[in-house]
Amino acid sequence: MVLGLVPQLKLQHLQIFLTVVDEMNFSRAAEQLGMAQPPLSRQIKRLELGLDVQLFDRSSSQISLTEAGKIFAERSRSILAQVEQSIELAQMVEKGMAGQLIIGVDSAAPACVRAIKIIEAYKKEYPQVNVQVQELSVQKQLHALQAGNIDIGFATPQSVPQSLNTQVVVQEPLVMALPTEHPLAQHSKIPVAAIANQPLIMDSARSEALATAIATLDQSAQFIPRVVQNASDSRLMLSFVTSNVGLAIVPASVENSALCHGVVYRPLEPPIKAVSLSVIWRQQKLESVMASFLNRVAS
Amino acid sequence: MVLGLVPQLKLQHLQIFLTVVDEMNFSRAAEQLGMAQPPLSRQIKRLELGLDVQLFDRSSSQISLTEAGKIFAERSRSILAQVEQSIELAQMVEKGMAGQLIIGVDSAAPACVRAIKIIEAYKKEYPQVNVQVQELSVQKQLHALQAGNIDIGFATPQSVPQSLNTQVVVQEPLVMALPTEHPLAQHSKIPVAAIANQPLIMDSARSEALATAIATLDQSAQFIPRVVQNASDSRLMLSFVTSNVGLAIVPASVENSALCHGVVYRPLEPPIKAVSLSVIWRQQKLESVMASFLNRVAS
DNA sequence: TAAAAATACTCCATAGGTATTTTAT
DNA sequence: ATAAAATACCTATGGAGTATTTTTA
Repeated sequence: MVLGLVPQLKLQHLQIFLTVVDEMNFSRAAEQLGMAQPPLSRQIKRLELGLDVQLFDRSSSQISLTEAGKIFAERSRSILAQVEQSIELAQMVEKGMAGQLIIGVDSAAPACVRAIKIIEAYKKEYPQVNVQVQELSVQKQLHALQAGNIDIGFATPQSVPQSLNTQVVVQEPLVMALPTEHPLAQHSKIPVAAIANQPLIMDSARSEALATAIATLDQSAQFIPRVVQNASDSRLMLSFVTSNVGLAIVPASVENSALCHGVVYRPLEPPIKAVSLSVIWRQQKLESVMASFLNRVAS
Repeated sequence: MVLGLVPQLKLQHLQIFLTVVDEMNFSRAAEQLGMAQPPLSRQIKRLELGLDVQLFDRSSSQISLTEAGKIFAERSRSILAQVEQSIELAQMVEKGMAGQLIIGVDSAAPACVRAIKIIEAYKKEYPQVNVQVQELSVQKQLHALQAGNIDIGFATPQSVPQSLNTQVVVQEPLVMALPTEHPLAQHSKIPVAAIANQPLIMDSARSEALATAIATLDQSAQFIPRVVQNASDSRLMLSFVTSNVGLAIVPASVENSALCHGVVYRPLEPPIKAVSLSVIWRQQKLESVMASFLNRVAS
């Protein structure tokens, strides 16, 4: 058994063999493969030598497959198909068209519906990627990302560790939600100066953004929001507003997603933008699926 | 995508690739494979070029697999294993150590237990052969053989068609089974001449064999057995004997397999041998499993 | 005799080896 | 500075082609 010859076998040998099996004629098979008959004969012989198996019965004028040849033809077809599949798969993985992607989404993030839309669009474009979505709070996302348990996170982080990278996905102006009968509701726009003494309802991420934004606008102002109620769920915040607990500062999109009777929305003057959704990922090597995903996020 | 390079890939390329994956070091892999490092590097590059896939990340001093490389390594291992399996299987089929064998056995044949023993011994020696046994009468076996529905038959045929081949497996002397109190039971051996006028119980295959055997012994004798009861099942025949219907002529092995009270066995004088089991197969090309089986039958 | 596979011989592509350069720690 | 991969160059094996012979129906 000259097993040393096996590694020398080319996939081409299997292809040639299968063509001969299909044609049952060396000359026609050679023609089909665009080669001359003698080299084909030699390759078949070489294959038989390498396997140490007689594949064809040449004793009659009409060649025929031996029993061993029959089963080897079957297996060869399967092997060639698998090789082709494997190459295609590897190519797809390289192009970020196949693989696995575990994504964390913070449902408390104001624009988290946007994240879902992005993910759905991605799944449609890259059906070969196994996308898994998990509901995770911002803090859990940051941990999971560093631990390698998720690949991508969607949230509104106040700050991210050095090892992580982040990019703003949705940024929108903040608006004030206030009771219809509130005096400030008279104005079509609320001057930021008017906020100072008002009891506010907002979440910590936005209150910080608001403070820095106002500080940037007017260096002289020493603005500290007077937050009477901390909340991140927008429906809850609006409940506080209708109960006259205070005024809520929310991203503009809340106006569309959470209508509430007895509450009106007024833009701030000047407008203050705040991040309402970011995408977060590991700083290190970008796997191709992640690259393709982040590419989609950017568009 | 230069797909034209794919068929040029040798199994060796996969082997080299996997060795590098195991070692994660080109030089060590080369040493392990008994080749120099530069050709190994070139083969890996050639593989990457052929697949149009980057398999290794060489940017750092410590090479690493790309995502595509990881899955291609997985698939390559499976492919190589399958190639080896397929070659082994083909070799076994060629040597008659693997394949399928459908065998018909006539349970009415006197020595059919011998057939079962042969089959069991064969199955033990060639466990990779899928042996299927069917109960079939002689006539059905002859048809099934010609139709290609079975590969081998075990029976006691009176004659076989030209297209079939047959070989005697068991041949044994015929003995007479007669009631203890029968006058002939006095003799330790029964002279064939004494048979002529006796009422006989036997099956057609043996009655013909008996007639020709006696004719061969003595050309002058015009012996026609006086068969009063035709039967092939030995227990049934012995029942007829105890009921004094007549005397049974049976193969000697019946004496061991079917003991019956009130019946004695006496050898014929001179002894007459008759075939009690033959193996039958198609005349044409001997498949290797059949060859290996028939080889066992002969021993 | 005709069709098909095997053999003989030539040429070139490609794999392997050695020596050397480049690169990254 | 060192270890490891890439490059350059040479040699030789092996694959492809053409011409020819052998074999079987």
